[in-house]
Amino acid sequence: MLSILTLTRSTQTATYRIMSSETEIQRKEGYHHGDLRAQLVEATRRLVEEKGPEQFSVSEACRVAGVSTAAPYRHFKDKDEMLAAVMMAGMERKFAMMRAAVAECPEGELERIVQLGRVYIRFATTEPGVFRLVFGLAHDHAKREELMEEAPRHYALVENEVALYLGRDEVDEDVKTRAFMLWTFVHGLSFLLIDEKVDVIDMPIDVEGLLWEIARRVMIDR
Amino acid sequence: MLSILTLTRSTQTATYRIMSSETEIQRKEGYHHGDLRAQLVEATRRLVEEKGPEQFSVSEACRVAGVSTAAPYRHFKDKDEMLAAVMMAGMERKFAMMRAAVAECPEGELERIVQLGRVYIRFATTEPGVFRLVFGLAHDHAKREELMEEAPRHYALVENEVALYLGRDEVDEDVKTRAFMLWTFVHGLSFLLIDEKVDVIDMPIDVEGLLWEIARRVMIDR
DNA sequence: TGTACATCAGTGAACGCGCGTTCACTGATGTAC
DNA sequence: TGTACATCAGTGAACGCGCGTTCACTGATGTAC
Repeated sequence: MLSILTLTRSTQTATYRIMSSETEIQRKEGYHHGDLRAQLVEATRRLVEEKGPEQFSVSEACRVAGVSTAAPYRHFKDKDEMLAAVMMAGMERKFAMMRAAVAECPEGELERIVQLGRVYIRFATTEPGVFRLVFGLAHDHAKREELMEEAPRHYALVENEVALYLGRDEVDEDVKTRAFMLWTFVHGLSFLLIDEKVDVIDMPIDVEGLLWEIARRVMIDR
Repeated sequence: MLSILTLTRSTQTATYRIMSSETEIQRKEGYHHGDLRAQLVEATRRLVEEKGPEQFSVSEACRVAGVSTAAPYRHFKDKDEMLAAVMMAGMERKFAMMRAAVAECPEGELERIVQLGRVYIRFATTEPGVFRLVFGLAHDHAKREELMEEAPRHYALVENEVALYLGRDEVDEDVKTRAFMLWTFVHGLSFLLIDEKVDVIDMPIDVEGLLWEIARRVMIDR
């Protein structure tokens, strides 16, 4: 039944079906399909990955979801709200990864800090589009309150691990500085990797080795 | 005489004159004004700073320079070539800064390395638009040969300073790794600063202090 | 020094395009009785 | 259980916009004699 519907679609939308490589987006079959909001978010996420946040367009998301260009405005105020939904979902994904990563190692071990670095790099390299959206230039769509509240939770988790490793019972200036150095490092490494900058220098990048190297150098007492 | 010409311009282009805050762009006065290429490059640079590389448009550069939208195509193949010209000029500016910065300190001192970090951060924060163009995602306009040849020269300068500080007479694996850590750090710090990410965490950033802290931690023999 | 003419570096209008958003509409669904 | 009707969630056409690029053109300049 779905295949029959597909055959009757226009060539253009059919093309997008073929191109979409990941989760199949359930196209709508009548007026009410009940889950359009979720499908538009997924279409947005996918397009942000495929073409980058700057190239994302509402029209294309509609083509992917198989609805008219006016349909999204029943569920979102505007384009920015669609992107914000993708950002929020991405941040929640990352936060869950951080929690799980930390839980894998005993409290107070250096590997816990390395684990948080791994998550950052993994998030950046496995979904660079969403990573750019979240950690790139703050556009208007990034000014939404819910997003501004989420970010500090991630960072607090890092500071907490640093304090734990150093055996401090509070997040003092030293802890803050070290946490910030760690963030700066994984942030820079992430962008160098996804922006194809490492290709410029003639050197294979051992991400795993670098994460340990930096963790040690930042956490050591000079 | 220039003011008379200005008065006869359309309101739209006149607006741009007022908005442009830096170097005055000499507008053309007749068919041949002899320096349009340079003026278009300057207009491109300025717009990249004002609105960001992604928002730059050929049309707007023409408005700023006061020429028709077809004019640039006498001097550039396409839009990308205009951006590439701005990138190249930016890289040359940065390279000159690096050379000068290093020359300020005696050979083998740690401050030489700190100086190179300062230049990176200064380049990023004083001209974030061009910085993004050069160090952001490699678009097609970044694939130009001249640009690909310029980048390694910058990086070689860093590697050279690291080797010099460590007293090595060649750039070995250890030197390469340390240089890369330094790059990663200043790269990350640059983007955190210009992308307004540091606002998220409740912490004043002491860039100067961080540069020294990182230089010490990376250059120290653990 | 004056003139003919080739070349250079602009003009201005037009092109096709895809965009974000709005509009009046309509078919499907849920609810009250 | 059947019907009337309000509400919901879509449609499809249209809007105005700015974009990159091309085109035939034209005015200004440089050169040869």
